[in-house]
Amino acid sequence: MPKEMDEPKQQPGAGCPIRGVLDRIGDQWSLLTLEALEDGKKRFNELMREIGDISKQMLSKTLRHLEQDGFVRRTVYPQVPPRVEYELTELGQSFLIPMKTLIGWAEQNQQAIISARQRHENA
Amino acid sequence: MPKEMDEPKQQPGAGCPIRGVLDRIGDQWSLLTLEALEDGKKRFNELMREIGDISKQMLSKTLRHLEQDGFVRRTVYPQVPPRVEYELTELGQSFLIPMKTLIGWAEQNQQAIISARQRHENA
DNA sequence: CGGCATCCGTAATGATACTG
DNA sequence: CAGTATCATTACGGATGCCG
Repeated sequence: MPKEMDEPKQQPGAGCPIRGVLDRIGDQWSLLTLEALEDGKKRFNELMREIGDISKQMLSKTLRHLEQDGFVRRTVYPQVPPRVEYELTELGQSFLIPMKTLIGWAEQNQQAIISARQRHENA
Repeated sequence: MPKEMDEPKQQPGAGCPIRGVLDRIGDQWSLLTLEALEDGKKRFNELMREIGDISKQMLSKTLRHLEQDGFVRRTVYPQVPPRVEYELTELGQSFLIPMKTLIGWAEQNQQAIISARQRHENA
């Protein structure tokens, strides 16, 4: 990794826990994955199907990130056909709260956003 | 562009206003920019300085996106040294609410996340 | 079944120069 | 000051194949 220690500046990295968190949940799939895990344990391919248009690689990578950050717990069952289950940790579940707030806002305001976008398209 | 019309599936795109919104606010700079605009009108270079490590191009692009989505209003003063100011719209301000919730959570839990990350690094 | 490794095209991004 | 245009570099994302 090229940079892991960073920003000699204060504004960006120091006062902003947002960055560290955002970088993880801000990507294309983390939120969707967390949402998919909302209602309990899921297996890898279950998550694949549920999310629908995520690739193995991305799901894998996303899950590893989430696991690494303590949002998700990974359980491997030492069986012949491997069985791996993912579930939210306490941290992961607590994150659902602010996430819900965000989603709620998105639901309420998506129309306004779509309208604004169209206004600009035709402008 | 290869795909602009998409998802024959329902889960991902249909029931999820999250996607549309996330794609915009989920990027590296949108949240930071909105936060920088929280306390009122700002000029382009002011935002540059405040955010710190964003490039002209990225700030420009981010602002255009936010403007396009109706989060930000851009005002150009027809003066000799150009003066352009950015400010949050109603929509943009209303978005601060869920955003605050998210930031608050991030602040409270960043330590747990950092710990989890380190635990994995050394594992 | 789970998921890492590889290949490859696309898109994001930083740096810099240039314009009004 | 406020950007846009261009270029080079990298990161991302999907598809596929292989292995435990």
